[in-house]
Amino acid sequence: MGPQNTDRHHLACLTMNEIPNTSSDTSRHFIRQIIGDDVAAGVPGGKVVTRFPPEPNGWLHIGHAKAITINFGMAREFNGAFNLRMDDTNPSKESEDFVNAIQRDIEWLGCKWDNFIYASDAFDTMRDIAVALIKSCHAYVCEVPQEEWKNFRGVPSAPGTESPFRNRPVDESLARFDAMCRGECDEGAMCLRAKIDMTSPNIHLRDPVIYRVLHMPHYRAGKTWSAYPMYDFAHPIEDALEGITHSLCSIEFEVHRPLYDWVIDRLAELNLLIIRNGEPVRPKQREFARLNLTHTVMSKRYLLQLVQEKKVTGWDDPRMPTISGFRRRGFTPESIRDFCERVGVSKYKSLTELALLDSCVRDDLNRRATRRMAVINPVKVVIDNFPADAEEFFDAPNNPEDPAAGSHQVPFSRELWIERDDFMEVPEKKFFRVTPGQEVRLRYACLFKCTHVEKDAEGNVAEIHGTWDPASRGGTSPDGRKVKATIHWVSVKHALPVEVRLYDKLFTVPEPQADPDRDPHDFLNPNSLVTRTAFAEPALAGAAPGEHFQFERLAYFCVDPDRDAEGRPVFNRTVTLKSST
RNA sequence: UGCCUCAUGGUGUAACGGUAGCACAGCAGACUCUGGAUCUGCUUGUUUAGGUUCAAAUCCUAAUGAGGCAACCA
Repeated sequence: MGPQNTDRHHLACLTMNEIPNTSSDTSRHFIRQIIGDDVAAGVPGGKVVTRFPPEPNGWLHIGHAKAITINFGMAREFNGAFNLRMDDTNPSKESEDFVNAIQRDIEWLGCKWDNFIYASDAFDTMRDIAVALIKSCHAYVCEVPQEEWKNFRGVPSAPGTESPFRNRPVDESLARFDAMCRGECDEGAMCLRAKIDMTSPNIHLRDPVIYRVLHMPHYRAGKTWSAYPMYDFAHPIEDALEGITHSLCSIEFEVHRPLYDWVIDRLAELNLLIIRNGEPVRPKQREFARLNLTHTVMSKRYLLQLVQEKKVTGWDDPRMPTISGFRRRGFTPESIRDFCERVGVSKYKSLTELALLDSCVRDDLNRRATRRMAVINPVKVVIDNFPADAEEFFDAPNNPEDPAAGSHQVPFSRELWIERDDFMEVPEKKFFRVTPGQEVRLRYACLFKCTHVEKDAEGNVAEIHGTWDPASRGGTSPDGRKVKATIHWVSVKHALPVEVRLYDKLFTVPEPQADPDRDPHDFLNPNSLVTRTAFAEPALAGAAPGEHFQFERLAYFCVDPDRDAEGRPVFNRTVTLKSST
């Protein structure tokens, strides 16, 4: 107990005095601990190597971002290496387009890989290993038809039965495996199985298929192969070949781990583990829980359905939880990485609130987004004591959080647009904005007092009339009087009409998939996209695609790649500002 | 129901046998030329039942609840 307390104290001192701000705010999650312990105990060559192994058959989503940042983050934290590997062992849905999209998204996230690898480049090696396994009686070609195998496999609660081909002569298996690879047999007619244990309570160990026949060209390997390795066989080989020390994956692979280790054991017997500084590198698979987000569906299948049914405009629709969707919506790589860090890593099947992601982007954009004024739901203000032809220019800081960002000029004139919400003819309690007789500040410009309104035939407010105090130019009055509200505005004659796309949650309920009997379609938010024309200050005319702005008092916006018919920028609402009303 | 895994405020996550902390959300207040930001304070938690121990969120047993596994997908 004594020594322990001493250690504790020592550690506390270390934390406070010697470890700078690097890891003090990151949690000691179990993966970090496992790798830390392994490094302390001695990893071959002292080098941690991780990998992210997507199958190039679709777009990456925010759930993948979690896996990427964990694998990338651990490699970086332990001064190791991070590989990006295309796990392309099933040609049916893979393509080079997906490879490119995946690379682009990961690059954008800022997770640089040290090596880029195609699993398919190792098809020869995998075949050789399969042959070696047949020769050592660890694998056999099974001709039990695919549909019949379930009778041999058994059920989880009862053992299976051995295949009649299990102990066939090695030469027979060798010949048939060769035929499989060369396309001389039908799909489903035979397969290569690992010979493990048909009585195992773990189904994955009941002679799993390691090669199956697929008469399908591979997007890279062409027609070279007619048999392809299964994930459970290929993955540990890929990891071993690359010298991966820690193979970090999501929780559903937990039950596969004994099989993963079985393959690694075979590779060790065959002396195929790579040697680093004299030691074989034996990869270790560890599993963490997937990311689940409220008001979101993450499954690739369902996202595909949304695209196909045109519920969204594409995989990069700003409402999609894809990385490309978030990018177009205006999320920054930093905000997504921060989110992944804040979500943490555990084995618990959690459901993270979308509000956390919102908080992460706001936090980042608050620091970096250029401030501009724009009015989305306009009503006209007429300043009766301001000359009709006059105009003034007021100086407005580009970002109050960053003085180095400088300032710009905003034109002001007799007629202005303000938000309809900022006016109430009959104010409710605590309404400090525009209402007859109440003075407010027009941001950066002056103090203004509403005197009366004009209404249209239906009784709607058509124009708000009032007066300004010329002595308050710039926003403050020499007499130092205070106003309780400051509102944004845009000069009518200088206004730039722009398209704004107001995005909101795709689903109206926190768990669209909670009820298996209900289609998530039932919960699609009909208002997830509202398009409007806003009046923006002219400085926004030159906004470039991808640029981030805060429309003051409203929300953060990002310039879309699209332009409107007039060639003017289109703004996507990333996230609203927090509002306490 | 066989095997594996998990369980800490509303949400997510720390605490590694010795003071249950952080973030998000929520609620107050201060400040403010954004009802933003910032600052301060507050509310809310160890699934249950036994056991080990001077001491249990932590170790053991059981219960309960949740997730995963029975593709020739990954």
